Amino acid sequence: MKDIARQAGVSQSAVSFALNGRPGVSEDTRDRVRRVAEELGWRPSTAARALSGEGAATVGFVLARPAETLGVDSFFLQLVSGIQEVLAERHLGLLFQVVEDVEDECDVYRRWWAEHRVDGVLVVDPRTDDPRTGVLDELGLPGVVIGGAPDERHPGLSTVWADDAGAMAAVVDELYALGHRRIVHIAGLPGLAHTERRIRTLRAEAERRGLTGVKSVTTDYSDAAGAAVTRRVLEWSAPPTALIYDNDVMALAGVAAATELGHSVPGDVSVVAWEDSALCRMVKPWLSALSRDSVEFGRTAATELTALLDGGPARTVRVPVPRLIVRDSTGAARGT
Amino acid sequence: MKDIARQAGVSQSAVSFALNGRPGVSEDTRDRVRRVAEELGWRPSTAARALSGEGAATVGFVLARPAETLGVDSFFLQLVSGIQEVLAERHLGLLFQVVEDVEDECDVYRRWWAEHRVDGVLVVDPRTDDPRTGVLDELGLPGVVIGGAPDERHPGLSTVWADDAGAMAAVVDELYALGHRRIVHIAGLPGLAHTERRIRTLRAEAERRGLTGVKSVTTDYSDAAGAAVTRRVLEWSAPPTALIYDNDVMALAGVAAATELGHSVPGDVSVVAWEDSALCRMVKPWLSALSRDSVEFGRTAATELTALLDGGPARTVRVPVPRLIVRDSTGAARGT
DNA sequence: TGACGGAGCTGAACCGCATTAGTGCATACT
DNA sequence: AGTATGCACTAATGCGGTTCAGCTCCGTCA
Repeated sequence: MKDIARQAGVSQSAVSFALNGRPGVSEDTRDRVRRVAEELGWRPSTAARALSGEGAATVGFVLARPAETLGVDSFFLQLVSGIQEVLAERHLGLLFQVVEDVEDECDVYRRWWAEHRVDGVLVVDPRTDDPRTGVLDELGLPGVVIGGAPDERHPGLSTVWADDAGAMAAVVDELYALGHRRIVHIAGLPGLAHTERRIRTLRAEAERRGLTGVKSVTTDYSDAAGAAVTRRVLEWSAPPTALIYDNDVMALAGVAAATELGHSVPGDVSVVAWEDSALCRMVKPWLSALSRDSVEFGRTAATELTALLDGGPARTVRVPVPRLIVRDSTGAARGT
Repeated sequence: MKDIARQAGVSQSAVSFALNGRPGVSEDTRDRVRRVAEELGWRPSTAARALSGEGAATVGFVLARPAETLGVDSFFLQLVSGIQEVLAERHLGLLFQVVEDVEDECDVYRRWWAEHRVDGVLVVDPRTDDPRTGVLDELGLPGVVIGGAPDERHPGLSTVWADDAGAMAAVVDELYALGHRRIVHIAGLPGLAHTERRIRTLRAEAERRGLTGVKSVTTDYSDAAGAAVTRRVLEWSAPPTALIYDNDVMALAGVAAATELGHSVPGDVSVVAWEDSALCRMVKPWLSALSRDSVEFGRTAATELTALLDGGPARTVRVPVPRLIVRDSTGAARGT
């Protein structure tokens, strides 16, 4: 900036005003300064900016998963890709970190805050009784909870959520109409907000219809767990006729396991995957799946965060309900 | 630091010396300062550190892929996870960005450099005639090329690579021993260094054995491409008896396509996937696959980068050759 | 005609740290 | 006793921006 100032024949403050669109310089001077800056290929040092109170121009994203369970999951990359689209426009950086668990995640937030590394964070995989929201509150760090429940409001935290309850109800509707009465839901990690929401909704829907053979089983999202649970439930004396898997990986593993045990899909058992991806069309039969636009989800979350950083109010935003794409893995229940 | 200085009854410089392990303070004072700092929960502001010439304590990672092709790919998350392990230890941040193509990636490097945002970068998916290495050279930005060819050396850039050639040779050995003479390699993106290396090796191996029915076809790594190429080549008058897919996703799609056309795996055609993941054990038959430790790959790359940041020399490091895990998708060629 | 005000610009302080050039004091040496 | 040496520490400076309190010049209005 000193160089620009010299070359444009003005003071450094004038350069600052000119380049930041602040009043205090004539349009004439502003143009001249801009040209010189352009010519010199000037870019503001984020460090210097951050130091003089402008914020770090960076948002944080922590993934709390042990390395091993970072398996085949298209969701996160797509989410991040959507987030990036929005952040890149505003020249905001994305600081990314993988940790083991939410406790570590809280530490990361604390550190980032103390080091002035980020202006805000994106929180994924919200849980019931999540310690992270409290920490963010305490630090006064703006954040957007992705996939959070709309009820647990924290001042300063926005929430972007998908209507899991509505989607689950739709799936049950569909299966019920096909004659299914015994349904098992192979859920994801217990304690995750959306897992619990899906489980609650399934139970409510079952009760509403007086179904007793409906159950949720939590897992760690792994293909191994999906296969194991599938084998177990199919050996019940009254096995389920429909299976709802909380991700595509488990659904695939489940179908393989069921087939191996001699159960045909969808003849003996129908399968629905919660998360549509290329995987669902890579096996026979093609899997019926709940489809949502993860990239758009990311865009929405990032947009909310930028709004928060601009001083906007915390909001709760709902993204479209996941749609059930009916393919070949769902059919009429045996005997109907 | 001012607060610490006051509370410890020393000057701010003494605090700086004490906390950075520099000489100039007594052990006594050092301890006292450390305790006060601990008590106050002090963390150095990265912005201030960066400003006073210490570097940004951050490394950059750019993924140049259009959003759509960020499909089911476990490789990158695992790689990043390994990178993180090493970086987290040293309290280095990872600035992550997704862009459309390498040109944009170069721009990102330029911007990061000008903004003093990163101290070094990790470059993935190196290409033949890659513009990025030139840009990094020009900027003097330390970098590690992940998966690069060992021959294209650039001063200041380290390279971490897997021996694709050796792995390809091993695969051909295995298939040849099983009696396969017509082999098609469904490769990844043309222009990627490792794609070209695999193609070259396959051609060389074929020539060495006098095989004429050996061919590589490049794709965009998508399941759709994998399926399409599979269908096309299986309809040749002399169809291949073995298929090598450059990733697991295409292999899966390929098996599905082949089965659909009435070709049994491995009866009519053997299949090898380049990249082992849970996917390979989620279909019947289980896929034979080349397995490598992507997490370790990431660790190695990050370690090289930290060495570079510490002022070490640029090096070329080889990670272990991918191992061929023989499962059920490979068998004797028909008629042998 | 002189007080007033605003537009356009400058100088200096400041953000939080690292670093360098001193400063004061005790100890070792001649 | 006088001087060189070393140690523990302080004061001052700079990194690259932003910001705020002036300052000057010029037009306006009573």
